[in-house]
Amino acid sequence: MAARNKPKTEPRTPLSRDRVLQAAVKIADEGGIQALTMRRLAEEVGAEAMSLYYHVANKEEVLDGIADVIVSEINDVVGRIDVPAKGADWKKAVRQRILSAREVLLRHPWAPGVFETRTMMSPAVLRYHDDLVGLMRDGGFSNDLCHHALHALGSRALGFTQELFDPGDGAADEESADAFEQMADQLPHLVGMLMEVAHDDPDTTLGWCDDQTEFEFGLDVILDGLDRMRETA
Amino acid sequence: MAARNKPKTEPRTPLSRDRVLQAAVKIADEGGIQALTMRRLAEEVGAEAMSLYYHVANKEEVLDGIADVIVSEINDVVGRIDVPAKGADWKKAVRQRILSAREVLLRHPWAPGVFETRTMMSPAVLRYHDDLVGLMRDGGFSNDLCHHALHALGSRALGFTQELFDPGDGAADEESADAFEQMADQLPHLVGMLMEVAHDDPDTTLGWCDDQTEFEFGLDVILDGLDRMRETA
DNA sequence: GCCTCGGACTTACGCCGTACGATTGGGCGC
DNA sequence: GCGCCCAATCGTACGGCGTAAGTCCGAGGC
Repeated sequence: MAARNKPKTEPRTPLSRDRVLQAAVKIADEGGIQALTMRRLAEEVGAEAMSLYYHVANKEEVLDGIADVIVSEINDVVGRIDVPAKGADWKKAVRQRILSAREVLLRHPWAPGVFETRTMMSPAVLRYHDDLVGLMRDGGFSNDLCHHALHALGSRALGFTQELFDPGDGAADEESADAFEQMADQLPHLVGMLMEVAHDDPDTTLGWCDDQTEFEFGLDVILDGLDRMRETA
Repeated sequence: MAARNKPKTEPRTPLSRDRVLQAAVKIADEGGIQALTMRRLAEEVGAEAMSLYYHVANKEEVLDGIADVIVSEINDVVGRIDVPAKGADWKKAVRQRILSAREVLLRHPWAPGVFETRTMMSPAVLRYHDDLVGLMRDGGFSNDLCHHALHALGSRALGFTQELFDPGDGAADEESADAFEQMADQLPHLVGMLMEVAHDDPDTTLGWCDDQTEFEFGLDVILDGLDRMRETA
C-alpha cells in the first residue's frame, strides 16, 4: 500500500502507567472529571484507547491512580512543612497541614469527588492520617480522642466525607490482621490507635466504627463551639 | 393481523412526572444511583424510554427531581418535630433536626452524592436552611453567626458538602434581587440573614461568601473543641 | 534466519442519553 | 356519526462510552 508506516520515524515516547496517570490528572484539571474518558486519555498520550489497557487494568484503576497522585502531592506539600515543636501547639501544626491540603485540592477541584467513590483507602491516604494522628498524640491526645478527632474533622481533613460505605467489604479478619502487622512500622500512630480502639470496643472488628456515635460526636463539637460563641457575643 | 391490540384492556395507569420521580427514587434505593438509567426507569413505570421525555426534559431533571423528593421528605419529617421552646435550647432543637435529616438520608444513601452534583439550590433545600436559621435566631444567634454556623455545619446539616462550585453561575444581580423580594415571605430568616451579611460585606454580591474564611471558621471551631477536650481529659 | 513475545492497534459489542418522526387514542365541534 | 386535533406514547437511530478479543509489528535471543 502507498501510505505504509514510515520505516524508522515516529520516535513516540513509550507509554507507561505513570505517563497515563499524569495525563489523566491533566485532563481532569482542564476539563473536569467528566472529560476524562479512555478515548480522550489515549488521545492525550498519543495512542489508541485500547493501548491504555496494557498499563492499567480498567478505568477504575485510572481513578484509583489519579486519587493517589493527588494525595501524594498533598503528602509532599505537608511533608515540607517544618516539623512542629512537640507539645502544646499541635493545633497550629494540624491547622497548617489541613489548610495546605486544601490548597492542593483547590487546584484539583475534581479530586474530592473521586475520593468519595474509591472503596479502598490508599497507602497515601493512610500515611496522611498517620501523620495527623502523630501530631495529635504529640499534643497530648489519647488514642481514643484522636480517633474521634479524625471522624470529626471528616471532610475537612482531606476535602471529602467518607461515611456511608458498604460495611461488608472489609478484608477478612486474619488477612487484615496480617496487613496490619506489615503496616505497623510504616503507620505506627494509626495502627497503634486502631489497635487500642478495637481493643476497647471488640464489636468493631478492625473493620469500622459506630458511625452514628461518630457523627454525633462531631456534631456536638460544632454545636458546643457555636453555643460558646453565642454566649460571648 | 391476528395479534391485534386488544380493544379495551390494558388499563395502564398514565405516566406523570410524579410517578416517574417516585420510580426513580425506588430504583436508586434498590440498586444505587448507577442503576438509574432512562431505560431502566421506563421499564419500572411500564413504558418505553422515550416516553419519559414527555414528562421530564432530560436525565438532569430527573436527578433534580429525586433530590427534591428526598429533601421534601426530610422537611416533612423535621416538620413533625414539636416546635421547640424558644430560647436557650436551640441546640437541642437543631441537633434533633439534623439527626432526623440524617436518618432519612441513611435510607437513601445515594442522595448526598446527587445533592453534590446539583448546581441550583432547590426551594426545599432553602426551606430546610431557613428553618435552621430560624431556630438559631430564636436561640440568640446574630445573623452573622448564623451564617458562619451554616457553613460550619456544612455536610452535617444535609449530608453533603457544597464547597467548590462555579462562582460565576449565580443569577444576575437585578434578577436575583427580584427573586429575593418574592422569597422574603417564604424564607424570612434566610433572606434576612443574607441581606444583612451582604450589606456588611458588599464584596459578596448576593452571590456568595469567602470560602476560605468559612472553611477556616469551621475548622477552628472543631480544633478549639478538640483542644478543650484534650485539656479536660 | 527464525521465533518469541511485549506492546500497540483494530474491530466489535452492549450499554448509555436522547433527537426526530411516526403513531395512537380520546375529547370535541359539527 | 364523523372528522379533526393534539396530548401522550413509541420506534428507530446516532454518537459516545468502557472494554473483550483478535491482530500486527518490531526488537532480542537462539
